[in-house]
Amino acid sequence: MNRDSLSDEEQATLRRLVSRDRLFDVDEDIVSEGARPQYSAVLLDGFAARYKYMADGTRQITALHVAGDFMDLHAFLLKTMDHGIIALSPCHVGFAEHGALKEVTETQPHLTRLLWLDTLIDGAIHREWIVAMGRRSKRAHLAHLVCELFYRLQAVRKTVDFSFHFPLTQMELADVLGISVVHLNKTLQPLRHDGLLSWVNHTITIHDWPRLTALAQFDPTYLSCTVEPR
Amino acid sequence: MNRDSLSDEEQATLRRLVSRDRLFDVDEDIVSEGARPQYSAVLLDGFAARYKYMADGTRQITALHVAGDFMDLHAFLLKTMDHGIIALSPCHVGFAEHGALKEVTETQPHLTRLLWLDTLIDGAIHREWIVAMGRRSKRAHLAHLVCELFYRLQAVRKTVDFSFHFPLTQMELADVLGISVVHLNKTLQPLRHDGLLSWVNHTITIHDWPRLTALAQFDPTYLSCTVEPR
DNA sequence: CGAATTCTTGATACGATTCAAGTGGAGTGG
DNA sequence: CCACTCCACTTGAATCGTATCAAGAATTCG
Repeated sequence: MNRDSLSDEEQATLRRLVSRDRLFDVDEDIVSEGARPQYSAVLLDGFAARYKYMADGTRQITALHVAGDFMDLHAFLLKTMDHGIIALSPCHVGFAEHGALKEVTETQPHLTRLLWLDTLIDGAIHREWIVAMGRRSKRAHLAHLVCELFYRLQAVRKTVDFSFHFPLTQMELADVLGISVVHLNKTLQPLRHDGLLSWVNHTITIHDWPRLTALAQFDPTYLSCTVEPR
Repeated sequence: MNRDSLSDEEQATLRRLVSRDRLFDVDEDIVSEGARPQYSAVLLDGFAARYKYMADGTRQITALHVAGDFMDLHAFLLKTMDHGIIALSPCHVGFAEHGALKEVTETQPHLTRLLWLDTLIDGAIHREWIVAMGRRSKRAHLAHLVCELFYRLQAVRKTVDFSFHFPLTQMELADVLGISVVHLNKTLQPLRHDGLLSWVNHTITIHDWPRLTALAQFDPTYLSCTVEPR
């Protein structure tokens, strides 16, 4: 939440909004598909994913969340979860009551716009993923995702130089790209062999940012990282 | 905008919000990529699409809009358009000044939540498209899109029995699904031959709704068509 | 009516899935 | 500490899906 300047007062309000918190284990559901939660979940630390299962048991991950993401602010107005949220690493999650959120929308327009903005950025990321799935090669799609994650993690100070912790398995990453594990692996190899990145020990290190962004045609505009008055 | 009950007063406010309107020809840009508009566009009538071009000239359509859709409410808070919006048919478009929108967020919380909800539904549709692109067969993806459009058009009374006007070319539809025109055509044929639907004269008619929804695994929950208190 | 799109179909080449088998590392219990 | 198991990763081969190229038919538009 560093896309706009917040008064101390507003920051305090945000913190007060999160009235409960809990730790989740890997693979634990943070919110289940079909649920009608009374609170919205903020990811305080860890990696989580939104996903949907198909009738044949395959899964598509529709979003990845990192520390600082308000994961299901959506449920505040959408009421019924049309997808689930799962912990991809041990996760520290905070919860904000929908009643408290409603209170904010009644009394704090500036903060409301900021929360709204947060969901809009989610939407922008979704659109970029659609583009990647439809019109990028699998290699470029993978490169693009790495660029995006690096950018987002850097914003919350979860990077060290050009590397970051990345707890997903290749199977989970395949579910993000919408391809099979086997093909994901074969897509990944050239990126390693060409020296664009390495991925060992649950850590991704980018070795050639210029070539990686060029391959991915990465343009960070959609992440709205510049501060603008709302 | 029929997902919540609106007071007469609020309906009037909404109408007053749209201070200008304009007609657009087919293929005309309603909003251009990279623009920083001072107003948001509502589609009063017609079909429009959000799109993004790749460096190699291919295009991905990330959203389809029908009458009643608030197309780029996003720009109100996102400021810079990371994609363009094009008219796929002659379009009647209304414009709401960002200043007036800000005014609404300052004074009318209930209306604000309704506008926010509108963008959240957009996001839910995006997620469903990601699932369709990643884990559905192309045939199921196409079927799913037809189901979705039928549902959305029915909500704004643009259907007649099981048919609706559909002005897109096959090339444009291919850009929605992220496949080539040739393949779209070959994907379409079985749906016709199996008697699920017909598509002639810019009109799609669904002949077998049960089998079409079954093929698509269509579950309309994500469209949030039920009225809920906000 | 003619010209230009759009749609349709076939052939070929490349991309991606599936099935199958093997490697390697982390954790467990004797 | 070692053998064992489990799981994630890697690789190869066969099969199926999708793109590209090309050409002809149908439709729309001026």
